[in-house]
Amino acid sequence: MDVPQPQGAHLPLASGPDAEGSGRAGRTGRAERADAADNRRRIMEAAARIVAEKGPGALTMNAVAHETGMGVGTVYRRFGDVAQLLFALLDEREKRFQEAFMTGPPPLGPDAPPLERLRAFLHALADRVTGQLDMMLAAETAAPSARYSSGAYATMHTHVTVLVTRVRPESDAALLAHMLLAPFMPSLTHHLTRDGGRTVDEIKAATDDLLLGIAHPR
Amino acid sequence: MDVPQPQGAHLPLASGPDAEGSGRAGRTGRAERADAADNRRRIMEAAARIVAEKGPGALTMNAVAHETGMGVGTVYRRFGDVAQLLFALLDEREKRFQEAFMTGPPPLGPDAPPLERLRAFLHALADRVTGQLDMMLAAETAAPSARYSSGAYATMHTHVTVLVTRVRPESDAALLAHMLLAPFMPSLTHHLTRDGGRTVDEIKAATDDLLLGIAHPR
DNA sequence: GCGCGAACCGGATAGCTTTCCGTTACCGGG
DNA sequence: CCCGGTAACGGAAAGCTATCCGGTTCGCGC
Repeated sequence: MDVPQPQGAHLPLASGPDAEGSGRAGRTGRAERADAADNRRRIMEAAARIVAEKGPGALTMNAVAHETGMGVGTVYRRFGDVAQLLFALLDEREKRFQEAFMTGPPPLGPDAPPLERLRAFLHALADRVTGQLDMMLAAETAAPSARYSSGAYATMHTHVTVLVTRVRPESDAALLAHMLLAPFMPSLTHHLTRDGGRTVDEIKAATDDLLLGIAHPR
Repeated sequence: MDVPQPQGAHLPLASGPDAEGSGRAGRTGRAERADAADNRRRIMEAAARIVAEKGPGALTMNAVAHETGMGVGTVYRRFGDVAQLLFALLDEREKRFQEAFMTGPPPLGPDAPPLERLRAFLHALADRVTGQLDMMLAAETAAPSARYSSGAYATMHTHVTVLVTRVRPESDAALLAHMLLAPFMPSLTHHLTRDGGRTVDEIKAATDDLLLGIAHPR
């Protein structure tokens, strides 16, 4: 069956010569072959080019295959579908964001009280989603459920879970974390900002209201 | 251009011989022609049959066309895409739910304090989503953004907005309403219940935690 | 009844997705 | 250096989506 492995270095946050971070087959195989890794890179480049030139809507597996000169099957072998390709592209741009909230300065990073960090994180998330809205929307449109199996989501969820646990140890933090992330789905953000004429600041304000429940002691 | 009009009688909640409720072109046209209305009905019937027999995944425009003996173009003329067809099917099953929270007995219906109603509504929503998960997931997969332009969502959003306004008049109730509905997206519910092994009761409990912020006076 | 324009029907078409499998290219061990 | 097993490549094929447009049908107004 041979499930494709999009590969996005996430939690490790390694920043070496990048020689690593791409190309293992989970725990169950050996390293990705050199030509395969090369194709993966060429595919991502082509995909980024297409997105930059014609927008995320023009990103099709066919177009990528044509752009790289490969066969369609090859593209599908590396990335199972358009959604995975888009998530891989997003993952690359996500690294800076992850560093910010995992190791950066307060209020986003460590050295700040949990509740404040949580608030800062959600505000930053609001900015990030509106900033990358087109690509995120395309990714969600291609496969809504893929969101939850992406490395980026896992990282954010873990982060929020930890913070919620600190603030309200008695709650079901993992579940609450999902619910706090849900309002930032690309489709809703799109609806609010593009159709509904809402601003990011309004969204942040409403987020604060939502946080009151977690914030309040009793 | 002639945008298709899925037609789901929503707010009116009319329950007459059902002779009405299907078939106008918004405010800008005249009634749907008899043969067209007839085709709409036949399409919905065929769609319902396909879903019942082979699951929502098997619902394609092609399949419906074949099942009804119509051309594909006709199906597309009535319902712009699979998502609209699915939403139309869902709308039919939604009526009972709408009656429950709009005119039914407490705690869901009127005659209950707003906060209690809000809580009851979200709990009922959790049940409803898990109950119809397959179809809702299919609809979301077909077009994630369609959710927000569906009549069912509009109704729910209005309802929640009203309740939130009663509880916290100074807040941006409309925005908060969106955020309170977001955790019940089919894709998240699917992730939680099917992949995450969560139960509806756990989800309800977490919902209560989320509501604390709205609930609390200060 | 009747005529006419709008609305509708249906199938052909183009492009995309995803699978499948024969062929080809890598690469670790001998 | 060569060899064999394995992974990867590539393109054909099947099915779906969505659009388009010539021919047909409805139903309003007379």
